[in-house]
Amino acid sequence: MTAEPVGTGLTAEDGEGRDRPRYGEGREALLRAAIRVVATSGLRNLTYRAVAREAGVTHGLVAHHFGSRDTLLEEALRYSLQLSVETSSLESGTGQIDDFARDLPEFVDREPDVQAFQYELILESRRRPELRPYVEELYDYYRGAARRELARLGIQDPALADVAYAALDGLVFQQISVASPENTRRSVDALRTMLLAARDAPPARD
Amino acid sequence: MTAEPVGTGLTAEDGEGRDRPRYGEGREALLRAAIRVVATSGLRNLTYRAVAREAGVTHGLVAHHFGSRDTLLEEALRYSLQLSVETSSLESGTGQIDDFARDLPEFVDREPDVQAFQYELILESRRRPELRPYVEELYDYYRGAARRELARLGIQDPALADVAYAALDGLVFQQISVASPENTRRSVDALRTMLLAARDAPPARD
DNA sequence: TGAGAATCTATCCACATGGATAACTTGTCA
DNA sequence: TGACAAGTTATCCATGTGGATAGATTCTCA
Repeated sequence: MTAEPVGTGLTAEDGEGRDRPRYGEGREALLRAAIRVVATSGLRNLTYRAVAREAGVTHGLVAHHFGSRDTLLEEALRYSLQLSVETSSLESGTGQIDDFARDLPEFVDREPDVQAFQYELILESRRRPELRPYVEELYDYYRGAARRELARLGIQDPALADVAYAALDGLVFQQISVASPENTRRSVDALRTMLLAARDAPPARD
Repeated sequence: MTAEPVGTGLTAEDGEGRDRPRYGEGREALLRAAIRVVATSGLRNLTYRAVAREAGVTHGLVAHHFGSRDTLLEEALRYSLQLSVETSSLESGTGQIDDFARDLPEFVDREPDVQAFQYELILESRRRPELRPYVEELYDYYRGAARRELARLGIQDPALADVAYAALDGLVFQQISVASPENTRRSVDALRTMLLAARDAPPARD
């Protein structure tokens, strides 16, 4: 009866005004709701009322759990960081070049909210110093994942891995805003070509 | 006397509460102020009052020139697009690989506001369809500039140019949030290496 | 069972906001 | 010069906001 298939609540399911979470689940519901609200309506519309509505609770609960809008945002960023690490979308671990970032276009297409939320918060961290440690942690994690994944392909140079990650970062940003998954796929193909060429190239030229 | 050295008003000069622009200059002052306010305080704080204060006028003038906050944002995006095209920071035109994106780190370091503003508005365009045409125009311009610049280096494949641009996009985003210009410089170096390797590589391998 | 703690709701308030309106100032040009 | 238009300011208002407070519900565990 009350057994709906429970996920992160961050995939497409777009109906608004969730049904009320069970006693004790309000806090996490609010964190997930905050990510959704920021992704779909922007930081400007991350209000006590909007996030409470999205979570299916009353807005007093936000104040109770987080005390302030700022703290909610900080906690939501930490939560999204945790989600990213669990998902680990950059590490296939197979050691096959064709698997590098293979599922990225589809992943971003299916779940753009967490990505959009993180981009929003990275920009926000420019003016909110207390967010910076989490943003740095986020980038360290992604960059590390890219380095490990590429090392398995015989690409040891961390500078190359950093560029590859920057390219993926840019591609994902473009995909959530204007570009198609197909476009991302094509570019990731080209990126693999470049990486292989750089790996196998003689030291220098030209 | 009233002859201050006039620039775009978008470089470091951070004092707030500009002195009142001359009669007839209010509109453009507001556009420049909007970019500065969004870059330094976020879309959330782009209010009639904040942008008017930054421009040195009263907030009624915003309503008079733009009618609504949404229109102001749209016009400011168009204005920033025009600034980007005039600056043309991606095309050195020299045909020397070492000049590719050579000044980018320093440029972004010196004038991060326009970049930050554009990233903010690209994200905003996800939920404001009327902004999309301008965002697409912006991306078309940047991508085209990268293609032309790389074609001069003998890299004709547009897919490679698109990846290169995505990498720059990601690097600039990282620089305005957490990374140093020096980090960008290192990565741009590595990007050039990859591009040359791809240009000179035999068709395929592995 | 029942009392204290945690979670949650209902309600209130001072304040900033977007926008409208009317008045005033500066420029234009016949 | 002077009258009309464009630019600009001053002021007002209804609405949504962040947050505080008080009370109700649900859980925990001795």
